[in-house]
Amino acid sequence: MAPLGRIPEATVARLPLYLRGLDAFPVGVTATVSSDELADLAGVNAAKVRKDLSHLGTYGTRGVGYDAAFLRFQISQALGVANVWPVVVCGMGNLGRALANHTGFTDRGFPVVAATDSDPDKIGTVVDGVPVHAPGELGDIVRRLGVAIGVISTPAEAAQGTADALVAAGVTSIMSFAPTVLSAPDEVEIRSVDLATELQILGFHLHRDRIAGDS
Amino acid sequence: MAPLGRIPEATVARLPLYLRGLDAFPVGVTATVSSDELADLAGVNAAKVRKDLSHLGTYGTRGVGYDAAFLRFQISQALGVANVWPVVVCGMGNLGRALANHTGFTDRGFPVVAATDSDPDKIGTVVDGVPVHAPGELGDIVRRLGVAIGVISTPAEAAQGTADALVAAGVTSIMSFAPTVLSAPDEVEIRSVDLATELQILGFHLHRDRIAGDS
DNA sequence: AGCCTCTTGTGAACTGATGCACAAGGTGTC
DNA sequence: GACACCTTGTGCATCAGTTCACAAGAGGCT
Ligand SMILES: NC(=O)c1ccc[n+]([C@@H]2O[C@H](COP(=O)([O-])OP(=O)(O)OC[C@H]3O[C@@H](n4cnc5c(N)ncnc54)[C@H](O)[C@@H]3O)[C@@H](O)[C@H]2O)c1
Ligand SMILES: NC(=O)c1ccc[n+]([C@@H]2O[C@H](COP(=O)([O-])OP(=O)(O)OC[C@H]3O[C@@H](n4cnc5c(N)ncnc54)[C@H](O)[C@@H]3O)[C@@H](O)[C@H]2O)c1
Repeated sequence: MAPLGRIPEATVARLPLYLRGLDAFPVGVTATVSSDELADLAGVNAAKVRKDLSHLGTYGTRGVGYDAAFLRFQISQALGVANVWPVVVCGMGNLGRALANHTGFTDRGFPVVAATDSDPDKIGTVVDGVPVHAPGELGDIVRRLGVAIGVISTPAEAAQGTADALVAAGVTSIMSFAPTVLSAPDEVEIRSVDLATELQILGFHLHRDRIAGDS
Repeated sequence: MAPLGRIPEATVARLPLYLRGLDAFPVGVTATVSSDELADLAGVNAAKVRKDLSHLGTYGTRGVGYDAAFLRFQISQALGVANVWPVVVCGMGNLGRALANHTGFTDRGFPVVAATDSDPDKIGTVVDGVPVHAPGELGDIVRRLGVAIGVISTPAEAAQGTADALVAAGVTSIMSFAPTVLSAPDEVEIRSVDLATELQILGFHLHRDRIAGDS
C-alpha cells in the first residue's frame, strides 16, 4: 500500500537476503515465486516474507505469487541498489587487503576506490588495483572520489581517530571491524562488525550445553 | 538473583562488550565501576547495563557501583571464557588467511588450529602457523584436534557442502562468511556474517537520505 | 544517630518484531 | 457462470527487548 512509507529496520535488514534469493531465478524469464519459496531461499519464514514485502507495496498476486523479475526490481528500488557508493578502506592490513580484493562488493555497487594506511612501505603502492594513501589524505580522497562509505580496518587504537577523520571529511556511513566503541555525531551511521564477539556468543552456547550435558 | 537462570539472547550478545569495556581497568587494582561508566565503555545505555547484569546475579553495591575485578570474573564465568574452543578455518583464501593470522581470536580462547582448502597448491602448506589440509580430512582434523567451532570462508558454492562436512564431524557451532543460506540440524548454531548485506543496509540509509534531501 | 547523597535493582509501561490464522481476491476448470 | 483451489495481505495476539522512574539499600558527613 504505502509506496514508500517507513520501512521497519528489521525488514531493511532482510531485503538484501530476498534480493540474493531471487538470483536463483534467471533474468529475462517470466517466473513467479511464492512467499514460501522465497522464504526458503532467504532462510526465513513465509509470514515474514509477506509482511516484509507488504511494506514495499502490494506486488503479489493472490493465488499465484510474486513475479520474480518485478519483485527484484521493486526491492532494488527500495534499497536503492541502482546507486553506486564508493568505499574507502582505512587500514590495509590482513583484513583490509581481503576486503579490497573482494569482488562481491563491487558487484553490488560498493567499489573499493581507495585505501589508507599509516605504514610508509604501503603508502603509494597499489594493492589489487586499490591505491594506498597516507591517512592524512583521507579528506582529499573522500572529496575527490566521492566516497560515501568508510570501512575501518585499522588496529583498535587508531579506530576512533580514523572515524573522526572520516566524519570530518563528510562520510556519514561507517563499517568498523575494530573491537572498540566508536563515537560520532548522531547523523553518522556506524555498523560495527565484531567477529571476536560473534565467536564468544558461539562459545557461550557451547559452554551452556557443556554444563547442561553434565549433571 | 538467579545465579544461572536463562540469560536473554540480547544480553548474551552484550556481555562480551562489557568484558571488553572492563579492560580499561587494570587487573589487580581494586576499582569500582558504575553502570554509567560501563555503559560508556560498552557503547550502550546505563539502564541496559543494569538489567543485563541483574540477569547474572546481584553483584553491585547500591550507592557505589560494581567491583571491576569481581564483575569481570562473573561475566567471564557466565560466558565461559575460561574454556578454549579450537577453531578450524575452511577456505584459506583472502578472508581465511586474514582470520588465521588474527591474534585477537587466540587471545580470547579461540585458537585457529587448522584450515582446509581445496587448492592443491595450498594443501600441505603452513600459513601463519596454521596447517592447511584437504577438505576430505576435515572429520579427522576435528576429532584429532578437538575442534569446537568451524569457520566457513569458502566460495558460496562450496559453503553448504562444507557445513555438511562440519556437522558430520560433530561440529555444532559455525560462523559463516559465505553469502548464502545454510541448512543444518536444529542443534547446530550458525552465525552468518554477511558483509555485503551490511553494506547494503548502509546503502539503504544513504539512499533514503538522498531522497529526503531532494524535494 | 540522623540525614543526605549516590547508585543499584526492578516493576511496569512501551516499542518493535514475530507468527498465526483467515478473509480477500485472484486463477483455472467444469 | 459457478465452484474449487491457491496464495496473498493483514488484523491480532504474543513475545522479546528497551526504557523509564523510583523505592531500596549502602556509604559518608555532621
Ligand atoms: N584480521 C582479522 O581476521 C580480524 C578479525 C576481527 C577483527 N579484526 C580487527 O580488524 C582490524 C584490522 O585487523 P588486521 O588483522 O587487518 O590488522 P593488521 O595489523 O594486519 O592491519 C592493520 C593495518 O592498519 C594500518 N594502520 C595503523 N594505523 C593506521 C591509521 N591511523 N590509518 C590507517 N591505517 C593504519 C597498519 O599499518 C596496518 O597495515 C583490527 O582492529 C582487528 O582487531 C581483524
Ligand atoms: N574477502 C572478503 O573480504 C569477503 C567479504 C565478504 C564475504 N566474503 C565471502 O567469504 C568467502 C571467502 O572469500 P575470499 O575472498 O576469501 O575468497 P577466495 O576465493 O579468496 O578464497 C576461497 C578459498 O576457498 C577455497 N575453497 C574452495 N572450495 C573449497 C572447499 N570445498 N573446501 C575448502 N576450501 C575451498 C579456495 O581454494 C580458496 O582458497 C566467500 O564466500 C566470499 O563471498 C569475503
